[in-house]
Amino acid sequence: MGTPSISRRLSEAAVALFDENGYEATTIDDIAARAGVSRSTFFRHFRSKDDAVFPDHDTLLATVDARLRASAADTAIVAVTDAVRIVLAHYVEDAEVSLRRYRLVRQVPALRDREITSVARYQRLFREFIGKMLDGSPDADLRAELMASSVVAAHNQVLRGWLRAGGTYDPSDLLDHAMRYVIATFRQLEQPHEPGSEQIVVATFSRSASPQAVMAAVEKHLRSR
Amino acid sequence: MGTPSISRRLSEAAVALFDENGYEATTIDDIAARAGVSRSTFFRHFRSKDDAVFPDHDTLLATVDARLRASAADTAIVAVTDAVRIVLAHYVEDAEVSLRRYRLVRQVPALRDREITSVARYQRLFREFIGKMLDGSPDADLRAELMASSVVAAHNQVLRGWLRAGGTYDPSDLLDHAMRYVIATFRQLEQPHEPGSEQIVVATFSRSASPQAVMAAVEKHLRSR
DNA sequence: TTCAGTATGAAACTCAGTATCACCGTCCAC
DNA sequence: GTGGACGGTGATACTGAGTTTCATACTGAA
Repeated sequence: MGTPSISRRLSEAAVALFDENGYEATTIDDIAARAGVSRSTFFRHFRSKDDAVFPDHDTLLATVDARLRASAADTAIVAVTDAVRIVLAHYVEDAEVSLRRYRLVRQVPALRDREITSVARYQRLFREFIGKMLDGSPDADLRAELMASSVVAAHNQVLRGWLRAGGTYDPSDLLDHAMRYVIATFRQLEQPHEPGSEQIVVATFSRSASPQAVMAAVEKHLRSR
Repeated sequence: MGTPSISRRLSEAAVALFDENGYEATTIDDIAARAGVSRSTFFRHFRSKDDAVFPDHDTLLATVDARLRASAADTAIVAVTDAVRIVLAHYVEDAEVSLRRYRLVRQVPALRDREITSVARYQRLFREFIGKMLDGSPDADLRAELMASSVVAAHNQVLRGWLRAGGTYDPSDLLDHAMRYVIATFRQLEQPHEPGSEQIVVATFSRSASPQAVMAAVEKHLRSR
């Protein structure tokens, strides 16, 4: 039907009023009135005032969780970097709503805090997932924590850049780049196929370094080990 | 004097009542009554109910900020990994209070959310500090975000382990280990002396790899670039 | 003493969030 | 049909956090 659900009507009314009059200045009575329902009904659809701004957060987290469980990736970090794409895609899908929400969240401390705790839920999900896959290997907890926080941080960096730019481009390439970055960073910290071995970085070079310099550095390393 | 400050009395009264009767079940009137002051006075010393559980958070953040500004480290990641020791040290200093608070925070969702947003403040501080030092280099924002989140994550992992174990050991060695881990991970991502160049990882190897295998991989890379 | 500044208490208010009850529609069983 | 179970809604009252305002007491300085 053309009639949107009550949850949607309430959420839209809330965001509209927050935009017009500010977050603190609008009461739940105002929201309910604009949506054409009673205050009771608001609290049947949302646990709290700020819930109305993030109506689909729980389902999104569940979707990411499901994707993670269904993943066939052979390393934890690849599974997680893959699953996190869902989140960015969800923001890009209805950019209009995302941008409105972003402007709101930036201004209202209560909403900012709420978003931070939401992000922490993802990080926890990732940490537990990676922790299970790394279980038994040395420093498993530490590495799981680092990988999870890095994936979340990289995602947020890309998302924030896209939001700040007004959602004017497709950020998926940037996310790919960031996730490759993360995977490269942590490749040495995850060894799924040879659990007993330790991988190390031999050397780093600038792109403009001559092949001779690279070979010399590598030879030096090989002699010294 | 032997008389503790009102803030301290209020904070202790709050934590004690939260322990005895639960967080939601104790009102601010209860806290004020036990501290021997009025409700008004409570709100003059704390912005909110949960503020009483984290009375020294603002000063601690300021201390870390000051240490960061005064740092003479030559790379951002070293400066931050050094500054974050202050936080762990602060927890260890009065382990009794830290453990009480930890047990409380674990049980009360409102306090957990509050702590998460507190941690985010450190991460933001670190991110901005690193971002300034990396400014101009490629992927500066992304790397700043990753480094900041990793330092915070590593610190939290060590702290959480210590708290879960009941504060029975000195965690500073573990923090050193974790921070060395982080520094090693990000060494390749920070080049303080050649801000214009881009460093890349040529390849990674296990320690048992033969020198021939390493040289072959490096030659292959050099041919392909 | 007087004045200013500061810490406190008292009281009233707004509003988020909870709990309870009554109402109304639909669907199903008999 | 009648009755009842049930899910969604509205109305009402309540608790308690947080704000605001005013009055009061105490301090030290001129």
